[in-house]
Amino acid sequence: MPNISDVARRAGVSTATVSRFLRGQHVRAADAIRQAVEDLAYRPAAAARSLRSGIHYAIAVVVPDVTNPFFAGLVKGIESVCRSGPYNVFLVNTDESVDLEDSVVADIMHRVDGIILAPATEQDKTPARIKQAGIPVVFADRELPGERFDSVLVDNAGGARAAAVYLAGLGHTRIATISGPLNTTPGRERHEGFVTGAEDLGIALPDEYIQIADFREAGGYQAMLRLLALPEPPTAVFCANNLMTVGALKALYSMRVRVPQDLSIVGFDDLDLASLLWPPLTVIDRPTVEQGVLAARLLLARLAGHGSPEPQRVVLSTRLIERASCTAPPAGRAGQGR
Amino acid sequence: MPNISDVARRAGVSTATVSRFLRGQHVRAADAIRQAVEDLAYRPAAAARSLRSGIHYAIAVVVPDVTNPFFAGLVKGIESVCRSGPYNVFLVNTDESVDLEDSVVADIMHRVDGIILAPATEQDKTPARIKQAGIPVVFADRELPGERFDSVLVDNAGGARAAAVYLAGLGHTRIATISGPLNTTPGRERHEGFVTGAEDLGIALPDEYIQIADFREAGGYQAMLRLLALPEPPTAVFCANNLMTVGALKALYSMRVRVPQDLSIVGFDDLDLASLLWPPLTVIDRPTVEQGVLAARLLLARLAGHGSPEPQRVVLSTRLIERASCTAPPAGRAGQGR
DNA sequence: GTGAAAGCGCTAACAT
DNA sequence: ATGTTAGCGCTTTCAC
Repeated sequence: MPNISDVARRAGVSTATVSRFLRGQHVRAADAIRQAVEDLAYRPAAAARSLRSGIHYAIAVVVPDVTNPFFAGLVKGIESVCRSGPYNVFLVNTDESVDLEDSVVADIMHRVDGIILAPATEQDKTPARIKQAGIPVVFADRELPGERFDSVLVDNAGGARAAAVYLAGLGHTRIATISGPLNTTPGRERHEGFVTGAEDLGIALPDEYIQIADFREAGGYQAMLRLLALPEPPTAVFCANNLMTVGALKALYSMRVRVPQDLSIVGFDDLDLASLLWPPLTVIDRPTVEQGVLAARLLLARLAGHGSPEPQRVVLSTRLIERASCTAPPAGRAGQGR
Repeated sequence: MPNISDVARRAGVSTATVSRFLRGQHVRAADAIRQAVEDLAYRPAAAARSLRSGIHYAIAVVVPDVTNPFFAGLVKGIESVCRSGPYNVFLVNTDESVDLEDSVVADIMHRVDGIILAPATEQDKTPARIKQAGIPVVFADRELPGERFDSVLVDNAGGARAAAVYLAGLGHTRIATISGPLNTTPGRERHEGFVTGAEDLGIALPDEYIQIADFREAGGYQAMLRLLALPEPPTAVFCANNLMTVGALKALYSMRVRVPQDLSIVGFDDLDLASLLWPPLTVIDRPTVEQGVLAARLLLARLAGHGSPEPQRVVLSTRLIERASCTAPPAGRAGQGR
């Protein structure tokens, strides 16, 4: 592997001149250097450059689950913005584990110039870490109480409330929720939005209609099974994220429960295949790619020093996509829950 | 940010001793050093370490499309293996672009110790790059002609052939394929496997039944539309990957074509939601997570110097999962294609 | 606009 | 088992 001295020698200049040329400054021997770089297939050693300058030309995107289509969309948005800039984008998966997130972030902190983070939980020690390292961070989708950081969020509470209103409007009173972990921003906000939304309409959710799961498919599956095993099962269920919705649908399918005749279901987060399912799934949708775009812009602005001093907090709104997984409660059961 | 000298001073030892301690060697002042590290919240600067030792403690996984559930599974397998080791896993997306892949790989080559690569095409200059850098690479899913590398593949041809046999066995003769790019390993192998599989059964695919798309959802959608617009549309279609299958299904749905009554469809690659679709989708499945596990093991073995000198080439087999998207051709049309 | 030289933080010889 | 020292490849004063 050639180094900068090899290039300098071949081009008949000093290493300083080569370095300047590489950084885009105007130098007399530009052509000769370009030629030497090409002949030797020279690429600057990233480690040496970082060590000396403190700049890594890379950012990290840390997400709990790359498998989740929502994060895939987020990443897509981030990359579309970063593609044109000088920053490499590294994706890091934490598998919804706080410990893994912590150790992984501690490691990459020294390898990147900024981080876009969707933290595993709200009891996260990670941000303290990052703050100490002094590199900019943008929170995506999830937020931390207390500390103020740049963040791009969605109106979780509003979206969940809309789901409650919609279900109530259809005539349901026996409404259940399969919520995410209450120590995550989306888990807590969607849960509260849905429950208070229902309460405001005079519908109280009994304890057994409140299932707290883990944002994963298996969790949604189990939760739905528990709901179905109840002496008086609900007539409508809200699932707080896409993966749990899939799990719930599988449970329904395996128990031969018909949707929406026997049970109505609304999910938070659209699914690419939602329209192809039977029945087509009614969901609360949000702009995932745009969320990534905005997060990336925020981070890039910080890195460029353009950012305003105070943390920015962007909240995107959701919308209900009505398809066919909800209808009025079954005749024999309507209103029975009151 | 504290450095190793700060720690050494505080613990009353030399930097060399601290360095040894950090690398796990037995030192007398272990307790004092541990304490100093903790007090200062010291973390070694990755750049300095890499520069000096040439080791990055990181590997990169380069894939064409993180959005594709197949790659998500692959990544899951890779991470499960690497979790316990000293290597960070960075995921890099190339958006199915050769140019992007090339520039991205050129960049990360100097930041990681090894690469697991699913190359965008077979005309790739990337491997030459990597070879020059001298770091180990394992090919996943896709392969390059000529050069021999470690690789973990699936029996694309066999799987596609099985699809042809299955469709023919149902009585179809007007069989079409929506294939992927023929300059990618899976694109070419699945295409040839399907076409020759059909030929061996005495069924020739007319040109207009051969649609070459791009492994993306939109491509599958367009291809299916073209097929449906034919004067004599096929009675059965094979889709060479999951994303194109989704696109094709959407096209069918929008044109009100009933599956499988009007048209049978088999996809390559299972979909998490395949069983929930209407009708449940029949597919050629393959072990995606296992593919990642094996690729990671191969790479780790190379990094540890354990690998056998010759490149390993692992080929996993596929299996047909029969659900309900295929049936015999419509009565009025059967055999008409001959 | 250019070159000489120092030094980023760490690890690996080498010596003890 | 430990300390001393050189130097990885680059960028950045500083002097010209």
